[in-house]
Amino acid sequence: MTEPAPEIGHAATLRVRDSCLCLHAQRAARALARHFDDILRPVGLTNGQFSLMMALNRPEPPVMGQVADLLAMDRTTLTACLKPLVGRGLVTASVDDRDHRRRRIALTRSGRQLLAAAYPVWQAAHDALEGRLRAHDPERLRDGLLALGRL
Amino acid sequence: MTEPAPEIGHAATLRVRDSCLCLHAQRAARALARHFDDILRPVGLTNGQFSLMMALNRPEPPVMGQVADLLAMDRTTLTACLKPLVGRGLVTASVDDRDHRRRRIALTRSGRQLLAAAYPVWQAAHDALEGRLRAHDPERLRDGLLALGRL
DNA sequence: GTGAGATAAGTTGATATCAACCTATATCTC
DNA sequence: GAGATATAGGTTGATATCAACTTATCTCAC
Repeated sequence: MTEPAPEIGHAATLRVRDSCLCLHAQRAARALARHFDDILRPVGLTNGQFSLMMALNRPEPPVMGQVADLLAMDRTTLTACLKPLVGRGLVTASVDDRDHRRRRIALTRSGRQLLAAAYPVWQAAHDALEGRLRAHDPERLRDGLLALGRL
Repeated sequence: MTEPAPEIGHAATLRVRDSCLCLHAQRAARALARHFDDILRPVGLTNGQFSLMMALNRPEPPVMGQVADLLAMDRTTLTACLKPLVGRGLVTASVDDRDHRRRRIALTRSGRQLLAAAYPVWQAAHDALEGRLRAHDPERLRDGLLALGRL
């Protein structure tokens, strides 16, 4: 009756490194974030700020919960991410008329203008990215990422 | 000669929301991080700490640059991530004998033991995850994520 | 062996991320 | 309508993330 070895071998390391979907997703997310941050830096937005502001660009300004769901982001993270955008006058958060618990998040005029400037920059970079990924079937990849985001 | 409209329509929003690989990758990364953080919480590690410590579990302790590359993580992020692990006595960082610019990052005995406890937990969760993703071809998904991480 | 350039890592400051806890408002039940 | 419950958000504290800048060390050319 020997106790199980209290340590694990290098083989386990290789298994995690090669197969862990979480690790691979974090890697991909970091690399893509850096890439789009670089692309969008001249415009003055990060990749996350761009996605967030895009989520706000709709006829009826969404409430926080909707946006957090759309971005698969914690509610409280959204609160924090809004702070710099509100500070720069790109976004406003105002209490909903019908339900005073809700906050309607809306782009300001200058937010919409900045987003309009960022959009073609994103478009060009994204087209280039898809081109480089042709061998990996971007459509399928998107589906897979979507499935992961639904967990 | 009209100026281009300074704002963009809702259609652009939908295009970004549906197609942006960066957004989809961030969504997936956040969801998976939360999931594995939950799974590993009883053990006392986050998903990132688990991956990081796994990367250290090898015959010759790696130097920081190697680990940062493996995780597709900024060098300075790695410095920050090591801090709590060193503080808990799970990891040590020591100057390399041959090249004094380098830091060898190694697991301590208790780090190896904690990792050994975390491994079967990860394994079970990862098997379950792959099962849920059968329809999305996890192998292919991993390849795609790997390609994204190489940008 | 000295100085120039390259390489490895740390520091600072800003933003992002989440859990745990808290407050305000709405809804439901009686 | 009063109290219980549910829902929407905010706050705090810890960790993660990176850019810009700095320090220490090494290597190479001479």
